Amino acid sequence: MDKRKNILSTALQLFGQKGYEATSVRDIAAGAGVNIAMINYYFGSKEKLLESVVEYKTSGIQLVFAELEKNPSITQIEKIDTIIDNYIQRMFAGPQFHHLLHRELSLENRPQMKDAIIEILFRNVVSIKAILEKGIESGEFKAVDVELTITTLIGSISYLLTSEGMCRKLLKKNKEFNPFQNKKLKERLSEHLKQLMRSHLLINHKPIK
Amino acid sequence: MDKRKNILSTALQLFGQKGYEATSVRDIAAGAGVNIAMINYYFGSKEKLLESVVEYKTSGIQLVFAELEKNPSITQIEKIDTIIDNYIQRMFAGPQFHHLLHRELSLENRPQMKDAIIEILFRNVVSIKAILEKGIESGEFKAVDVELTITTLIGSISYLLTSEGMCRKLLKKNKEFNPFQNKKLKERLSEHLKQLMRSHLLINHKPIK
DNA sequence: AAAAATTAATTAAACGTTTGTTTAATTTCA
DNA sequence: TGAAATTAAACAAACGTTTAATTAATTTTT
Repeated sequence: MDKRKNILSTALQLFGQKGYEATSVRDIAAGAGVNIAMINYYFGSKEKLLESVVEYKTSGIQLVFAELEKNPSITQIEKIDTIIDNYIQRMFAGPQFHHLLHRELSLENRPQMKDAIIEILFRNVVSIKAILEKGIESGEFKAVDVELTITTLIGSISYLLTSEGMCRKLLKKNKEFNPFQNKKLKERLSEHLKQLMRSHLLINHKPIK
Repeated sequence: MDKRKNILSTALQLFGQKGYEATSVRDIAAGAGVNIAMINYYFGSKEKLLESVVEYKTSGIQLVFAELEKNPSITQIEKIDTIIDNYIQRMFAGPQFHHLLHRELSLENRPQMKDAIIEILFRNVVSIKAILEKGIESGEFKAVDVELTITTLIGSISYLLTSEGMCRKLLKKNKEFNPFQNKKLKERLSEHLKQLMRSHLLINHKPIK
């Protein structure tokens, strides 16, 4: 059962780097150190392997925000802080998977897979939305555009992850700089988004200057 | 010379919808109504066709911000407003091309194409950066994180364009709603980003409530 | 202006590779 | 002994590309 995981993680790596279509089952087999036939033996087909990869990476997570949402002992802006850090942590930890998901979303092949991914990503949206709406209702937040605020939050992180090269160029870093494994960049992004959300959301916000 | 353009626009459409690898030259030929051999006759190869598509769509633009940047008669926040509207207009006008560019950026095939795209996208970044820095220096703006503010700006628009389905689900719209051709959504996004940037950037900002 | 010569555009067919998948035989392990 | 795992080989289909022949358009010559 070890070879199964080998195949899954190799497939994730290659699908993320080169895309689904540009990755051959022979590439995956070679990378995982197994015979080509083993992939169809275990997963049935290349497409089902893709589905298995997505399922493998998404099962068992996503319940992080559920309890946070209902916690009455912290303010809504503090919940937003937590969500920002959690999001950054997760997305930076697996940029390949992030690429894979968003590529499938932007493609018009495999519509059922697209729907499944939307469902997965939307779980987070629901939680954030509830927090924002609660904050607005209680008077802690301004009456902002909830949906587009979520878009800004996720979009900011997402865009930074799009391309290592673009990220390096934007931040004026050299070739040795790996954006996706850099702790300082994550902290910097966290700080930026927290500041941004405070200015954007809080009614009584005194900028530090 | 009319068939050349037919091929180019069909290729753009299909590359954008299905991705480069999943689009066959036969698909393109059929869509453009030409013989398969014409593609290699005109462009040399499938990969050179891709390069031609990118060149075709990017030549002759990109100088919009250059004059804006130096205009001394309007404030920096007004320049940001203009940039927001211009960006939204351009990206919503050609979501397929946007998909194509960002997919190439996230892939590790064709590195030279990746560098070319980074170069193209970076021209806008430079202009926005200059405006932000000028605003900070003059005291109109707070001392925000310039690079990440740009990321937020572009990322917000970009993320909304990722998937029609996700966009519809987020905004609770029905199947007939086409996010990319909806005027009200563009105005709503414009309003959101302008508000966001005012809260984020302006030193003396009085929220409307 | 008509005919001939030359270049460009267009086609159907075939090229060699690579693709995902399957088969049938063999090895491994309980 | 029997089921599961693993293998090398072969499968048809699809891929990007090329060829060689033909038609269309343009230029040159008469």
